[in-house]
Amino acid sequence: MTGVTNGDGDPRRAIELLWGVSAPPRRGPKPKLTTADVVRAAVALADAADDIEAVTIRRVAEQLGVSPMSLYTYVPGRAELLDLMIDHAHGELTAPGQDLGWRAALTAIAEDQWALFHRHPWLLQVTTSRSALGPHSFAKYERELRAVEGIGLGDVEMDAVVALVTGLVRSTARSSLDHARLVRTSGMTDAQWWQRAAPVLAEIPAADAAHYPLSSRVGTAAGEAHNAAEDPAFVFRFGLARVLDGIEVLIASRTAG
Amino acid sequence: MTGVTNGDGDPRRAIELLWGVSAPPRRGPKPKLTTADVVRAAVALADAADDIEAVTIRRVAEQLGVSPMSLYTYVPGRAELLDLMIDHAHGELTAPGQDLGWRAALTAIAEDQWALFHRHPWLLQVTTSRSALGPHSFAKYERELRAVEGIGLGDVEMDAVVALVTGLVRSTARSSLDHARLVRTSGMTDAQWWQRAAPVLAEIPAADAAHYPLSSRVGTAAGEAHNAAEDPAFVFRFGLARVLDGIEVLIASRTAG
DNA sequence: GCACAACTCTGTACAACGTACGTAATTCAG
DNA sequence: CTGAATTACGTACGTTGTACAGAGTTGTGC
Repeated sequence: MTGVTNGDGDPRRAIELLWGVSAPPRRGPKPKLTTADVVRAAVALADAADDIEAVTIRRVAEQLGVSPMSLYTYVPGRAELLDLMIDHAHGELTAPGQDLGWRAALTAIAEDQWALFHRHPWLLQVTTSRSALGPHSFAKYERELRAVEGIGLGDVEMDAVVALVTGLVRSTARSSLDHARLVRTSGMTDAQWWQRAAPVLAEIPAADAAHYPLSSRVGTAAGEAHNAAEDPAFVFRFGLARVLDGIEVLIASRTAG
Repeated sequence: MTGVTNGDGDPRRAIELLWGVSAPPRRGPKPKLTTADVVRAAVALADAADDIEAVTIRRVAEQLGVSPMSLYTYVPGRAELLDLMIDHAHGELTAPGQDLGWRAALTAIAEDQWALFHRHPWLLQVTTSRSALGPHSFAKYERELRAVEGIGLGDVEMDAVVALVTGLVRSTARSSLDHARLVRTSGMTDAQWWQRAAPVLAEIPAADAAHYPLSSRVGTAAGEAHNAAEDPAFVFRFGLARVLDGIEVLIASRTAG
C-alpha cells in the first residue's frame, strides 16, 4: 500500500467513468470486460471479505479471469476504482415516501443509509474524494435536500442540516461496523475481551475504579443495558431523535419570527 | 485511502504498554530506547506527514537511528504502536472549567477535541474500538461524563449523550481533514477543481442542473456562503448547536416528568 | 488488399511494506 | 566464570500498486 495516490487528479477521466459516457473504442481488440464488470467484481470482493483491503488489483483481476495489468485498461488505478465502487453502492439507496413531512423523511433517509452501510461496510473504510460525484451520489444529495425543502430553512441551513444527519449516520454506523469487525477478527466478544483485560487492569493501581468513578458506574450500567461495551444502533437512534429535536427547535425559531 | 486498523492482539501486553507498568529488564544490554521514545517518534512522523501511512516501522526506526527490527523490542507490532499513539495524543486534551453548566462544558469538550483532531489529523485515520483503554483515554471518558453528571439524565442516557457529541466532532473533523488533505495532495482548491470539472459535467446530459434542481441551487448557495464546496467547521458548530438543543429538550422532558 | 494507428492484454520488474527467523552481542545472577 | 536473559540486527518472504515494454488484434484510409 504505497500512500501515494498516482493521478494528478484529472477530473475528466474520473467523471467520464462515473457517468459512463466514455466513447467506445473504435479500433483494437474487443474488450473482454467493461468498467462496470470491474466495479461489480470489486464490490463483490469487498462485501465477501467485509474489508476494503480485500480489494487488490491482483485479486479483482483473478476474480475476472484476467491478468492484473489488464484492469488498468478499464480503471486508471485503485483509487479511482474505490470511487466507482462508492457511487455504485449509492445506487442502492431509495427515495423516502412522498409527503412524509420532514421528520419522517429524514428518518427514512437516515435508516436507509444505516442499512446500506451495514450491507456494504467497506463504504466507511474509504475516504471519499472529490471525484466521487457520480450520478447516484448526486441523486442522494438531491433526495436529502428534498426532505428539508420548504420548511422554513435557508439554503445554507438546508445543506448543514443534511450534512448533520448524514454525518450522524456515518459516525454511528462506523462505530457499529468497526466494532463488528473487531469481534470477528479477534474472535472475542466484548465480554470475553473484558474477562481477559479486567485482571490485568486490576493489577494497575492507577487504573483503579476510584480514579474513574463515573466511568466505572456509567460504563457498567451502559454495558449491562446493551449487553455489550457499546451499542452503536442505540446511539444512532437516540442521536437521531436528539438531532431531529434540535432541528425542530431551529425551525420553530425561524417560523416564529 | 483505505483505512488502518489497530490492535486486536493480546490484551495483557497491550494494557501493560499503555499504562507503562512493564518491569524493567534485569539482564541483557541496556536498551537504547524506551517505548515512549518510539511512540513520540511515530507521532512526530504522522504529524509531519499529515498521514498515518507515513508511520512505517522502517521509517520510525530510521528516525531513531536504529534498525527496523529493533523496534519490536519495544512494541509488539505496528497495530499496537498505533494504539499507543492514540492514547499519547489523548493526553493533550484538557479539562473544561469548573461549574460551567452542562452546555458550556460539552461545548468546551467538543472544541477541545476539534482542535486536537486538527493538530493530529492522523487520529481519525485509525479505526479505534476496544483499545481506548489507556490512562488518557480513560480520563477523557471520565471528563466527558462529568460534564453531563447530575442534570437529570440516567446512566445509559449520559453515555449516549457523550457518544453523540464526540461522534459529531469526529464526523465533522473527519470531513474537514479529509478535505484539507485532498486539497493538499491534489494541489487544487475546490474552485480550481470545479473549474475543470464543470465543462466535463456540462457535456453530460444526465448531469444537467434540471435533473438536480435543489442540488444546484443549494450547492451553489452553500458554496458561495463558505467560499468552498463544503465547510466542515460550520457544520460542526451548527450541528453542535442543534445537538445541544436536542439534548436540552430531552432534559426538559425528564425534569418536567 | 494493405499499411498503419489505435487499442487490448500480458509478463517482468521495482520499490515499499510488516514481520518471522536466526544469530551475534551484551549484561547480570549464581 | 558460566549460563540465562535481553537487546540489536541482517536476511528473507510474501504482499502490494503500478511503470514499462512488447505482443497481439482490429478498424480505417488509401
